[in-house]
Amino acid sequence: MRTGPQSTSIEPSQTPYHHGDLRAALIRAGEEELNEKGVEAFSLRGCAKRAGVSHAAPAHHFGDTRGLLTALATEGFRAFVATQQAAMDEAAIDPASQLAAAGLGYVRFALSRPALFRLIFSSDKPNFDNRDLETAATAAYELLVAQIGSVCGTAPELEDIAAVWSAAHGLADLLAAGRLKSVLALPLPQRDAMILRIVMRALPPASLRPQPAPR
Amino acid sequence: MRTGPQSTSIEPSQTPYHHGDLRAALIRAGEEELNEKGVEAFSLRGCAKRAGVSHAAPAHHFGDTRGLLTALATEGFRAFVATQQAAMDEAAIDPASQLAAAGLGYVRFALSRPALFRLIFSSDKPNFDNRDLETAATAAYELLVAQIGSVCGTAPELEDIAAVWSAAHGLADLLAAGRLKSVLALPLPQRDAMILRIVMRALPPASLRPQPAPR
DNA sequence: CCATAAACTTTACAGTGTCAAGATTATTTT
DNA sequence: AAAATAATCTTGACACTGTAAAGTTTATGG
Repeated sequence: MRTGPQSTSIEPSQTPYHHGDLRAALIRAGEEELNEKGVEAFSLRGCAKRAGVSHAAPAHHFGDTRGLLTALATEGFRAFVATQQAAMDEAAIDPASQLAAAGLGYVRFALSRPALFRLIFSSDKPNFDNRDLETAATAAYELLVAQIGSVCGTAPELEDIAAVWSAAHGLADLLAAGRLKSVLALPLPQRDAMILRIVMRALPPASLRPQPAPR
Repeated sequence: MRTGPQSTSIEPSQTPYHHGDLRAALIRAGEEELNEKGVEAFSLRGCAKRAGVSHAAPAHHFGDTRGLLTALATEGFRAFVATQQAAMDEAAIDPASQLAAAGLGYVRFALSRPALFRLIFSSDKPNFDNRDLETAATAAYELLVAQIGSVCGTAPELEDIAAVWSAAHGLADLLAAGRLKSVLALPLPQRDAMILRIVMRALPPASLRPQPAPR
């Protein structure tokens, strides 16, 4: 235990040799870099510069570029499911509304953080065999499957999963890539309503109409 | 100095100074590079090496890396619509079958040439303001709209376009990225049938059932 | 045949990722 | 408390990349 840095006001030096929390700082810097330059122009040295450390400092925490991007992708997947959860919290509690809201969250994430979205879905730079990344990605997949299950049946068919996932993912990817500009041009409420309806179309025809009472 | 190139059978030299058809050779080399290294590790010098020329030779034909990738993306879009057309030629002539076949071609292209697919849909390295690229991309878009139009009405709703396009694109992107492995594991006929049904789901509910005779 | 243009090479420079070795600070051990 | 050790970060170096400038070889047009 130390008497502490709180003793009066120590300016330890303009740039202390030990950063203190470089790992977290590099992840913040990494997402900045990602947002400004995109996945394809992402530079490890650029991240180091942003964090105010030497160009080789990241190596000790992440190994190499792949390592940092793997960590960023892991954070990306967590933020991805968080965005979906947030959208679900806004929606009605019936299963269909919840599923559609998850799809809306899927799209919102792609639009609000397009570089991160591209990193986790359209890049092979992260190491997807990494344990943390794999569990984060699996969590996202399971959220999707659970929602489809609560609409279609607890063990949803592969075809239903593929259909709903493709609809949401296709919308997200095309919108984030700047295709489908006419959808982006819609006022937000109408755009969101359209996204919800499109996700709904992917459900099997039977579940579109209110379930007939089981007699 | 020798009397002239046409005298008998001259091996003009192992590597003639003028390649003859370097532009085309570089495009071939470029797709090789794309297939083996992926969009993200694509290297201009690597293409030059494949074509057997110096590292600065591509500049004269394509300007810079962006220029070569723009040309490759243009070829990519042309091959993309060709694949869709080929799938449509195999299918029944009714509008719905034609539309679904276009979707199947969409997916087949993504699976058979994933690097090119990623280049044209998930990269910002090509210059999409380039005139040739733009017209090639527009041709692909118009094929899609035309097919939807012949099913839904000659001027299809934005929502129908977005729904069908998203379904096909989502399937293609997820399958090419190695997600949805369980769909890839299906035997080909079943897989294709499933893709067709999923694209169909994206159509507006009214057009799913055989049109009621207009009385 | 000569002048000019086009195609390609060579050389050079800045930027990148990664490795190895050194410097500085924190932590543990005695 | 002092010394040994580990962790963190910097410096320097190397191979590779893209691109620009200048030089060399071949084709073309008058």
